[in-house]
Amino acid sequence: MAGRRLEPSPSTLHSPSAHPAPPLADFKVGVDNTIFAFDGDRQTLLVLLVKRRSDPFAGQWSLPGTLVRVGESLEAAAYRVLREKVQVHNAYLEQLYTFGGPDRDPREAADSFGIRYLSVSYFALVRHGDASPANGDGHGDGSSDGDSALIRWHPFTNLPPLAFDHDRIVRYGHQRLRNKLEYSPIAFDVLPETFTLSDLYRLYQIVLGDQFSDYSNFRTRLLKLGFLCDTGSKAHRGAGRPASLYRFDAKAFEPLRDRPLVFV
Amino acid sequence: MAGRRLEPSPSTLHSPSAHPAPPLADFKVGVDNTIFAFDGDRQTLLVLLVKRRSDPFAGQWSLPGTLVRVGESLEAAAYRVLREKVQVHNAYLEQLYTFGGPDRDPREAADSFGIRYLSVSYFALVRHGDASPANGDGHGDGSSDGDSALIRWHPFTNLPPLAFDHDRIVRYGHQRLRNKLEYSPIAFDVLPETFTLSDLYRLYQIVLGDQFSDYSNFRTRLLKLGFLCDTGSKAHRGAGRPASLYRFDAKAFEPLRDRPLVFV
DNA sequence: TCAAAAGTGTTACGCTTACACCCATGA
DNA sequence: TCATGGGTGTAAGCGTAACACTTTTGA
Repeated sequence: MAGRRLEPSPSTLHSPSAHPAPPLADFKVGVDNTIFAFDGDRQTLLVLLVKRRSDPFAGQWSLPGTLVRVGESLEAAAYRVLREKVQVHNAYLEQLYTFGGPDRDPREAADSFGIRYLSVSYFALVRHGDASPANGDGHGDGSSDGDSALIRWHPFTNLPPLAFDHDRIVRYGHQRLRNKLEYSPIAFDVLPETFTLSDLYRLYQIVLGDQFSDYSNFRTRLLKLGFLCDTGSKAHRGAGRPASLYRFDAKAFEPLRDRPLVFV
Repeated sequence: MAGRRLEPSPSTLHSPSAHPAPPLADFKVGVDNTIFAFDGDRQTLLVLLVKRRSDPFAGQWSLPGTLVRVGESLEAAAYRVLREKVQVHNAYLEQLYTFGGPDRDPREAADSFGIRYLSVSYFALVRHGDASPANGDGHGDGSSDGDSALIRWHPFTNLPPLAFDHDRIVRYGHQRLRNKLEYSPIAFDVLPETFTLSDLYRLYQIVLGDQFSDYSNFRTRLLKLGFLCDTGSKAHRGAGRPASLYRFDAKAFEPLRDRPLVFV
């Protein structure tokens, strides 16, 4: 996962193999998506899960995924999953990591049918408002847990045990989310089109934890950066002074792209 | 490569396919390593390349790679390449990215023999002193370009055209090198065990460019961080005051792990 | 009129920047 | 003794952290 400085077992280190090399492995390639959303009202980070029906790990929750088809690119497969599982019109997608496959240690679980499964995982962000699970009730609060509810948002802090090595993938995805949040504007792919500064702040708090700068400092720094434009309208939410609604200005952000900009 | 906010073509967006889904693709999985080293004497960043003998792109340079065998994990395959191509005892290795395969766009280059090739690329760092190409003359200066010289170090600034989509992989690897250099101690995986502060500075200069802090400021910041310990011995290199030799102290670095530490 | 939430201001401190300058060696 | 490269010091200034304070709303 992370880089390693380890060496493989010394026994195999310098053996100029006299015996013929083992045959090449045959693969099916799967794509598994870690899809995050943020529920601003309940202030929860959500992950999309699918309840498996078919054989391996049937009845257990897993990441939405698929096997790559003939003529289909990896990314296309990832988008296909996204379309099939959540009815979403706008999404951020990037490749996460490639895992050896469902059989974690290929030497132990000898290829059952002569093929191995490889999982190329993708990391996706969608807006909770725009994205509803294709077969669920759209809220994933677990209140109506009928048999038809196969696709659901789950709060990241309370995930069920997952099939395959999907726990690992989700953890890795969350790590990516944390990292990217600090120096790229992905927050605006999870927040609604227009949002208040405290919405933004709370998102950061929830994902990055409470080791955080003051709200007022956060506020001033972000406004000074200049890529948040005030829409003029206000958000009235119960008691308290109404908050200004902002919009992310991609044009104004351009000059700051891939520069050490830190939101912390 | 980087994340995308694009949507796939709208024509395929909401089609609840009435026709049966295409069959699953069969894959062979390859591992391609971008192996970097740093020649301190000549002050050059090096990439290990292999001259291909066999059919696709024969005679052209490519990244050292292999196909994954039965019972072999991805990482094990990457290590195998490392062992086979460079005689190295210590290396940093991490996964880079997974590319769709030699046929960039699978829809155009229809599967020639019913199988597709997937390339999981790895990023590796070795010490130039400890690592010599398994069949080259060990220096890769291109002076003795005989037929036996199949594995060679090439200066990053002057790479030949590469087979497959390996140019892309190398560029991506270089990007990773730049990023990691800024906030992780990978410099010490490329430098020799003991090094001078100007060695370190020059490495940063070469990889990150000249948009750089002063040497003296770089120096003070790094020493203040406290994970470089003075070995006591000096490096005498021609004229000029001899430089202190330092060693990276992994123990002392621990508390700084994955924190916003910036070397810039 | 009070609590809740948004927004403003202020001050101290630390780190970066941009230099100028001193030290040790080989030729 | 001079050129070369290594190493030290310092003063200005910017950015951040911590916290106090004001404003605007709903109840």
